[in-house]
Amino acid sequence: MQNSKVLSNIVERIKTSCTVSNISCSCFDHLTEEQKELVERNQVMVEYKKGEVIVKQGTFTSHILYICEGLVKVFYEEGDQSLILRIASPKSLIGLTSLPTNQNIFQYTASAYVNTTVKLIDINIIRKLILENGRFATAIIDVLSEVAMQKNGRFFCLNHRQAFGKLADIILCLAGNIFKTDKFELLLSRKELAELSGMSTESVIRTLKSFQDDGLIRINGKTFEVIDPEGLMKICHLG
Amino acid sequence: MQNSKVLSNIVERIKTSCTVSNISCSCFDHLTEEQKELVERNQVMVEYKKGEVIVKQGTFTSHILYICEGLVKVFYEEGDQSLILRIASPKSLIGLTSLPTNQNIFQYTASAYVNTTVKLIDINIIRKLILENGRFATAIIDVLSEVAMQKNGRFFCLNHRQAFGKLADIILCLAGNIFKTDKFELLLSRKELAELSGMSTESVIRTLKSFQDDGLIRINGKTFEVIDPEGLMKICHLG
DNA sequence: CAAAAAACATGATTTGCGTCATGAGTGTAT
DNA sequence: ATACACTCATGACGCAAATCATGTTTTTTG
Repeated sequence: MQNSKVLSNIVERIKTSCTVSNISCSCFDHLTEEQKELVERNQVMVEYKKGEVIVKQGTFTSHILYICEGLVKVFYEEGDQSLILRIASPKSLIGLTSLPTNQNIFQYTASAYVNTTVKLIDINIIRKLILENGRFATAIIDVLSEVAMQKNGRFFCLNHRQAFGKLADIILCLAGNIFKTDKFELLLSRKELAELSGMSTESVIRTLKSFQDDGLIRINGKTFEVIDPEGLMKICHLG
Repeated sequence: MQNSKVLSNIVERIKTSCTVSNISCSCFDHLTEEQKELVERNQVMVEYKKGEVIVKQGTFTSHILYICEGLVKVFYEEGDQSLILRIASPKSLIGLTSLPTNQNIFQYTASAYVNTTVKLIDINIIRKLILENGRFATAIIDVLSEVAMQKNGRFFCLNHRQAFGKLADIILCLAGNIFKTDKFELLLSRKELAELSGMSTESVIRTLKSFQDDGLIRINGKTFEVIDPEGLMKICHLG
């Protein structure tokens, strides 16, 4: 109960912070039986093991990914630098940005954090459905819009906050949006947190340490626990 | 001819840099006569003077904006900080991110850089058209996708490059995407360049100065001239 | 199970860039 | 014409955070 109270605080307030979010899509609900069947016939279910690359930046986008289970890291790479664009959880779609027909190459890499099940759906089927089914199209537009807005917020956050603020935001988002609990096992390495926040690995470690010293969070190996969400919130807005 | 050679270089290579882009929309071409008329009947043409606010962050999104003429700055504000999200030029749509029906508030402010003519189109009409006309919906999705991708690139750029790289990118983008010439009158103040690049005004000034000293650009008051696009390109990728 | 490779951690050092202070030039409102 | 405000500009200073260096722990793998 203590637990769930903290959680409810997190979930309730999370809308103000923004680095990582969970945007799910119910677009398939709007299909007719016939259309659902069409999708069925043109999709493949694939399981990926932890760490495996699902799609690689630079390859052709023949399919859209729908995450059934697991957790996926979507990131942009250039040289030895990389930036995590989003963390996609079940019911998320990946590859929507390749819907324009002149955009047939993946602009990012997606890899599985944990064992992940993905539906691969022929992109041309999706295009066809958008043409045919207005409600489906609307649902797709909704997802794209939300992603865009979320990105704006994250953009601002990463540009105007400093280390403390960024990390506080990320921790709150992970707790509230991705894991939906205040105590969770973090699958991301410090290096990945760095790629997510646009800071160096060392800075991430140091900042986490100081959060711990200040009693804001508790870290035990991979297990993170948010102790003082209000405090993190404050840091996030002022830092 | 010297001029146009430099320009063609810029336009050709610009795809690799990314901070500012010009994403136009031809979605209305796909409407039936009837639908076009519907739009006509539910739109208003408004002229804004240089500097005027077109929509204010936090207000209700009853309309989508279509820019007919001019140049618009779209930015996010929080406290005294602000971040320019994009510079919208003619044929751009603003407000698409508010299409989800649960998203009825503008998440950004838009103001006119120069005298600007805007069509205000009832957002419910747009929603209706998306439902009814698949090709229209597809066009909207194309715009949203392109915006999203462009944002990813910019995101990466602003996070991983440093001052030199960021500004070099912005200058190339302004020349190649917005003004489409290597010599243009820059309507943005240094402060606005700062908001666009996520750096301080002073740093912008200093960096511009050093570009000038290195013979990469020439600045005369508000007039910018790109002299060595290749050089800027190089800085942009290595800086 | 040992060896190798990541990940985690901490301290020292450097530096990019933001902040502050100050002033000149330009536009605008009274 | 004067005053005020804003932009442009430059120098000095300080600090946050990246980088470098090194060591420990954990995980991977052969």
